[in-house]
Amino acid sequence: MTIDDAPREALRGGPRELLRWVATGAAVSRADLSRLSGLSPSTVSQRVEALINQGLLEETGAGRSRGGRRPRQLAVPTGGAVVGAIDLGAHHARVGTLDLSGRVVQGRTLPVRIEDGPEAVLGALLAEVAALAAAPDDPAASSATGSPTSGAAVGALRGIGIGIPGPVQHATGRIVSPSRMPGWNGFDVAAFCAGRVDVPIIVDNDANLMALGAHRTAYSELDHAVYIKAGTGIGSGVISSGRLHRGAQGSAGDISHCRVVADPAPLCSCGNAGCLEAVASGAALVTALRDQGVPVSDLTGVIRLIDDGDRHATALARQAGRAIGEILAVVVNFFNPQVVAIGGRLADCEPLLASMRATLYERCLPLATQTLLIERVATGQDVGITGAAHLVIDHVVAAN
Amino acid sequence: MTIDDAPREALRGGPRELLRWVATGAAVSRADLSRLSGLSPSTVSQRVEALINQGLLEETGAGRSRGGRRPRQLAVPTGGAVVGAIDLGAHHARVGTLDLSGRVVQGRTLPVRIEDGPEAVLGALLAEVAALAAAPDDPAASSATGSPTSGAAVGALRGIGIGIPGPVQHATGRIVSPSRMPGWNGFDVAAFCAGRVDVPIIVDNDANLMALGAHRTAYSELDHAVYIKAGTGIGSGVISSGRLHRGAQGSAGDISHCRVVADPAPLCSCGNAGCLEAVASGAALVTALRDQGVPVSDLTGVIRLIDDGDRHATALARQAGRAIGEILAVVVNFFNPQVVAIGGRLADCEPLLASMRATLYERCLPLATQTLLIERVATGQDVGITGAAHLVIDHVVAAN
DNA sequence: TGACTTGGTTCGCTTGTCGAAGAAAGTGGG
DNA sequence: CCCACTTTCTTCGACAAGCGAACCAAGTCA
Repeated sequence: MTIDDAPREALRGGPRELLRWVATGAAVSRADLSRLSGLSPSTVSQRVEALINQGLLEETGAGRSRGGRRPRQLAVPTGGAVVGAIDLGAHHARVGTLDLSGRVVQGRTLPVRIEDGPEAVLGALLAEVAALAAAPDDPAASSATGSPTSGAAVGALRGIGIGIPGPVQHATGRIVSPSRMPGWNGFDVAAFCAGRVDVPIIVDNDANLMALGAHRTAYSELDHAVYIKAGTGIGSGVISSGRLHRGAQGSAGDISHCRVVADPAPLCSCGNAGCLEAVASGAALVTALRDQGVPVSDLTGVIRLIDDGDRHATALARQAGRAIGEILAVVVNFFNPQVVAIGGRLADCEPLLASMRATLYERCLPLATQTLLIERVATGQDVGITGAAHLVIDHVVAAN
Repeated sequence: MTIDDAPREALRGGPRELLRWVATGAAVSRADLSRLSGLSPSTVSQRVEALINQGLLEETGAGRSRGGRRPRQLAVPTGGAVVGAIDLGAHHARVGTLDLSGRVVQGRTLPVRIEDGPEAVLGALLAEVAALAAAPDDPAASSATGSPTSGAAVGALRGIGIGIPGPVQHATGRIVSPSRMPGWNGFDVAAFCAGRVDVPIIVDNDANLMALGAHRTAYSELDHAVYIKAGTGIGSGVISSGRLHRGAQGSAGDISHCRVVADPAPLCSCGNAGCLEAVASGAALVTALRDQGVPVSDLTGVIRLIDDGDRHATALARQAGRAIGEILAVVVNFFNPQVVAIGGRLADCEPLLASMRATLYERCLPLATQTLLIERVATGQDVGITGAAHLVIDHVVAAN
């Protein structure tokens, strides 16, 4: 089953919002929800009852009194329904199951070889999701981060969200001219997956999903946000008025082939020279270091060199930061977001981040940077699957 | 009176939308409105009745039958209520009155000297708006363009919208560090006007208003649009999901100080070098030509030279077009709009437009430009006041 | 023990929308 | 001329969402 309509706007006090408030601990009782949502107590009661009947919420006894009747505490059932999520990267994939409030239940990182082609890669990952959903007590499924309830029973799988490191037509679930995914061009991910599992499948660009994940977990009160994923490739996701902005063709946020000044301008895999991706991506750093005779095999090696203070690697990281900052300056001036959130493996690289920040402050309107947050995303490796899950939940949990 | 809340989203089939359909001729009867809006006939009847009672709509007899009962034709009353609009430019201001459907009733272009300061300039323009609203039959008020009903009686003034060629905090109506408006920094336009006339005042950046005007008149069915104003200065306005995107500080769209490659990089009025405005704005073209020893006094002279095929002027125009295209390429990749609409006096400059288009097609993702419209705005000099009026109408006409 | 506070439900009202039915006002064929 | 059919528009009842008022429940605190 494929879903082709755009997700509805999260309505004020809609079931998803109530669920999220309970899940995040912002609300523990109906009264809390009423205060938070602005809805009348009667309406909240009604909705909570519906959610309980759907099994999406449960009562867990009475809480502490605050001078009156004790609240009947609400919680998202552990062991309830889950959604699956896959965040595909160039060399690794993060797969997991999340409960309907968007909390990670189980998470696992798997090595992938993207060049094996879509059938092999997606087939294995789908199987892994199915295994996670079916094997509630697998202790190996628990990862170091974000597995608060990994030992609990796992309920029915309600849908799977998939993030792809390349351009995706979200509406159809098809991949369009990806630059570093040989054999994937034109592949219909949604259709392929729909033929293997009988739950709704949602496919989107990985940076979009990460933007959504970061927004929902860290910046939900902000209207406009830009998320930068700096890893093997460079991508970005855009939140406008609290909603994911995909643009006309679904390619919004794809800044990887914007031209930046670089001397000499390195050739990009797209055939042009001087693309941001060819200057500032993890893959570009590896290539550049090798060209200088430094023996590195992958991005991990580059990051280690930078951490060790290697001057060639650090200089390259600074150059990359400036290049990203240059493009981002235009984006910030144009879009005027409240926050620029940075994730991906290069986000932990201090010289890069510092150069990027400096360039941004230097090249943006003072008005635009005056209250702008420029932050590393805290959620770490689960941002992507969190966003994917939220997208699925938005489709699966009734809008009203 | 000042308005500080953001305009509500135009609801499906809301009164404003119905009004607009009637005004544009898209609908002439209740049945048309029902078909267009998707609302049931009963609901449409109800709303139309309310609009008629408010004096915003009137019945104008029966239309032609199409094989059944003849429709009762609807129209926006001529001589009904109007809103005032001021589109302030560097050397001229366009002022006018528009009916509640957004059609220009009266329009007039006045010379202004921005350096006379806000009190003098705005005082004179407000007086002009008041005069237009009070003097229904002034034949001189009729302009060459867009004055379909200039001879009709003018009704009550319901509000005034003002576009400012610099950064404006829309919420407060205050001007923030404008680059070419000496004496205007920090001026509270809304408060000043509220003290002079007793109608709602709405203030916004001129490019924002032009974007809104262009979107409502030409691209209302498109979700995402970018409007470029290329005149004495360079500005842009952003439409995201059909609504004006102002960003966190209200400075969204301000691309004038993005850096572009230029050799030598000219100094900008902001103190930096190589700003888009210092390379590609009308003011920059005048300066550059003078530096080459060509005697031009203003932008009109430059445009005449370009039209006459002067090679220095044409070369500069091409360079300006490339510079704009460079920045716009990042914007298009990032935002992925359906249309890039170009207005302002330089929009009629073919070499500039051609270079801009070429750069855009060269530097953007194929996916992003594949169906992208890159067009001159047809509405001409009334785009700005049209947008201003729409903003006012959105506040004045009840949301539901 | 009783006044007060907080939490939550029940019930009736308002509002907005829709669908069905039907009235109004035409066209056009026999 | 009559009657079937179309189009336009209104009326009326049904229905759903949400709210406020009243009320019940269950505490705290003096």
